[in-house]
Amino acid sequence: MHAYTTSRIEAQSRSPQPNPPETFHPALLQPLNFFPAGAGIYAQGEKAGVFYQVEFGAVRIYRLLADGRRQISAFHLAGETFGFEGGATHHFFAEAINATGIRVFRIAAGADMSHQLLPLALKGLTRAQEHLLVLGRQNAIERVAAFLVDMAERQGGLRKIELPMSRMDIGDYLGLTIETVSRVFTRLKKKGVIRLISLRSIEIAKHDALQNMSE
Amino acid sequence: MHAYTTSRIEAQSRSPQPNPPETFHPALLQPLNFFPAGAGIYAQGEKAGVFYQVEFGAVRIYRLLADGRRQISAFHLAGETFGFEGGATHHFFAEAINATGIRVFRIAAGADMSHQLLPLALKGLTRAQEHLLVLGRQNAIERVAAFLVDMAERQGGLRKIELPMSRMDIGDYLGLTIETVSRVFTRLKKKGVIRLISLRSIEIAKHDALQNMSE
DNA sequence: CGTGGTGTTGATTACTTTCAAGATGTGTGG
DNA sequence: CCACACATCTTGAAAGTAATCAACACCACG
Repeated sequence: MHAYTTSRIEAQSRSPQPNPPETFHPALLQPLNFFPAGAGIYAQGEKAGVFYQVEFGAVRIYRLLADGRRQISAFHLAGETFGFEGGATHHFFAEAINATGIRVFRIAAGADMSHQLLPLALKGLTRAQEHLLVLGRQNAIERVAAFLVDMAERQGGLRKIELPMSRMDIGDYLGLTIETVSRVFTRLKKKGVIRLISLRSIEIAKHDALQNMSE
Repeated sequence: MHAYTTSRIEAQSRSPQPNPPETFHPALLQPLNFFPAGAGIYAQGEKAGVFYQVEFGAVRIYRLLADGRRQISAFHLAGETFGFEGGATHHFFAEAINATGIRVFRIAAGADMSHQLLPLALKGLTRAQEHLLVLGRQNAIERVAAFLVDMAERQGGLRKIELPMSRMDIGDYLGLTIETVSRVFTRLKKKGVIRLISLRSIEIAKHDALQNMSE
């Protein structure tokens, strides 16, 4: 991973937030932490015990196989919460994809936070199970379509969506290689389903078609 | 699905239970419900609000795509808990794989059960994320190896394991076809890694080899 | 002892990966 | 501000893996 790099997409914090972020008890509020592109937030095996909320930017959560194969289990955009896994140590790596601001919430040892944590756990569970269906039973074009529909929804359902992550990240999220991701983008473009405004900015021309592909 | 059929594997309830089942407040205890092989426990869209514990037998949890492709997100064996998804309605189907006894726990509207439910949600989340890595980044033999290692662990780590489910179920769990599952079993058998005692009963001859394959 | 369902094996096809080269884009330094 | 350099992305050709199609074997049950 390279050192401090100005993110190419710093518009993330300004993008619409369809699902207003959860708010937590002010007493728990911690100062905003800044992570440059590629910076690690926590690593597998590290002590857990806090959870995080993305203020701006984007985060990837992943695991590695012994030979280096990587599976990204989730991306987290502005307003979203992550990092609580239940155990004493983390089972995943979390990294800032680009310049990212993150608020940290401590999980007080004695305090009962089940009420706050249960919805977070359940949202994560639902997301993971949705993702399982995609990885287990959908082909390359369906996977990319599902990904784009999801990203569009999380950015307010607008036609134009920003992809804060690289093709490599998308591939590792969808269980595909970067080449396959690239080829599918090209196919969708040729079909007139999407337009590639720039590498990381996509316009959805035929939302229905995309939606149908992803089902 | 076929009607009432005596399960071929009714030994499930007698198999060792390495992880003793959670116990819940007796006031919540409900009578034991019996489901014959293939019987539905709940369906997508149905009202939720209870959770379930397998007493004996086995359960599959799955979703369907519009064209009938099926992804099994989890199997639940004796002692394990399932069915709590957080929402008002179920997003999955749950079916008994063979003759199965299930205890139902009501989630009282007012009562605060976050303490009980959070560990369940987190266990499900961990399982799902483990599964994501398998589906996203492992090939057929690695997937089957991971599945067998998991089943062995959940049955007490013994050499001999019972597979309560069909090849079709295993395929739909691992994102493979039945033919591929069958071929991988044959390959593992020829390598001397496993022995097929019967269709649904397997002996692990080289546990280390299997473990290594699954990583 | 047949019959239907389940599982195995073989041949072929289809899709994705791998390997390779070239194009595009971004950041740097002149 | 432009030119260069490195990283990222795209495209092409070949190879590999799993899916599909098809036939047969096995098993449980009536």
